[in-house]
Amino acid sequence: MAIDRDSVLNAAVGVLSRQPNAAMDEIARAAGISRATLHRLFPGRDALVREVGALGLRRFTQALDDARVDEGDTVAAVRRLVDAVIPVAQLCAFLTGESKLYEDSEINQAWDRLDARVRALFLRGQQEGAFRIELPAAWLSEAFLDLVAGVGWAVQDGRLAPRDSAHALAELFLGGATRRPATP
Amino acid sequence: MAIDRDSVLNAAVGVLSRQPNAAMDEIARAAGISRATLHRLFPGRDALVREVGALGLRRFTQALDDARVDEGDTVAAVRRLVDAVIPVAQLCAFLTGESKLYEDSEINQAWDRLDARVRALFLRGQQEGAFRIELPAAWLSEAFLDLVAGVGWAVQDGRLAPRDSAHALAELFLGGATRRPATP
DNA sequence: CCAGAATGAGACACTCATGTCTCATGTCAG
DNA sequence: CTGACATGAGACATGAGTGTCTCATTCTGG
Repeated sequence: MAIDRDSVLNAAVGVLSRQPNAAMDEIARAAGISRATLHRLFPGRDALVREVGALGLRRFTQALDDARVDEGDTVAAVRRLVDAVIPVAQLCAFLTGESKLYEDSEINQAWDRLDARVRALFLRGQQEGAFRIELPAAWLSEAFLDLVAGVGWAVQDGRLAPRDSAHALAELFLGGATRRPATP
Repeated sequence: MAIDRDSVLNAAVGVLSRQPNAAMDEIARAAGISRATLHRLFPGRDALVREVGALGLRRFTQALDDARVDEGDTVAAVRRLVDAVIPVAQLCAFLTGESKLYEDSEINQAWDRLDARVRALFLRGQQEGAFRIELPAAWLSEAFLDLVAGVGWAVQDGRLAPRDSAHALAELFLGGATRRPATP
């Protein structure tokens, strides 16, 4: 029986995104392994949580890279970002739900860097005149991240179909964040 | 020294909205009282958490009533709801952050009723042609609640000015949720 | 000022989660 | 089939958090 570390991590994400303080017992059960085996895979609960956190940050950062958010039209960049970030929405839900994670200064700094990039994207949108300048970029960043997390939860609970999620997120967010054409 | 139960509850909300599994020690410290006194006020941690949860649900439900969400134009109703719900944004953050709360069937049912009312509002908006029908009402409800929570966190962290919060929430959400005028 | 009530501090018993370890069982490759 | 390795089950020690309680101190109203 070869335990697939990745699917154990995935199961952990599924539990932790809903319950950040879930016990190792619960996580092991969700992964279909024993607690002893879980401890063999990760040197402790702290290490598991940190690893899930780091994975989320890495994946989200990768999504920003893949979406080439610094290139071209901002609205198109956000659409690309949404497409890139949807597969890691659940990880994002964990990142926004577990405040204890940020007691680790490395993780805290990585989060700040990520948030700064997201904020810079919206600031660029505002400077280009595509985004609404009266909405603070910090709010746009907060809102975007919370909506990504919301997608993670809604899809997990079956309240939102996976194939609808990118469109739902992009349209709701961009519809609100971008300037409307001036009414004649 | 008269302990003001309401401000103890408020302090608890402030801590629990960020860390749903915060210890009684932390909550007591944040409230400026001893743990013993906290236990004298609430018959246990469970009872405190349930009371905060019930308070949040009651307040949110009151906001729906105050905003008269079933009356008149849907967009105006959502604006009224935003104004009514902003003062309880932090409570909402707790409601969306603590999944263990819903193991209590009474609280779970109250949440479902609240969610159903929010969803019905958006469905009405869709039926009236004001809201976008391609965005599932369940998603709109999820997004709205998550954005309210996001306001709670952002204001608490000083990333969003309280006076900007209602406008920020209403414009972002409604901008995305409502139909744009057809382009000629 | 004084008595009663309220509060804080600290101790203690208990529960639960964690980490660690042992041993029996299961799995897999040669 | 067999040996090596992996895994599960269970036991145990430990620490953190909870609930409960006592006692000293503080507060408050008459």
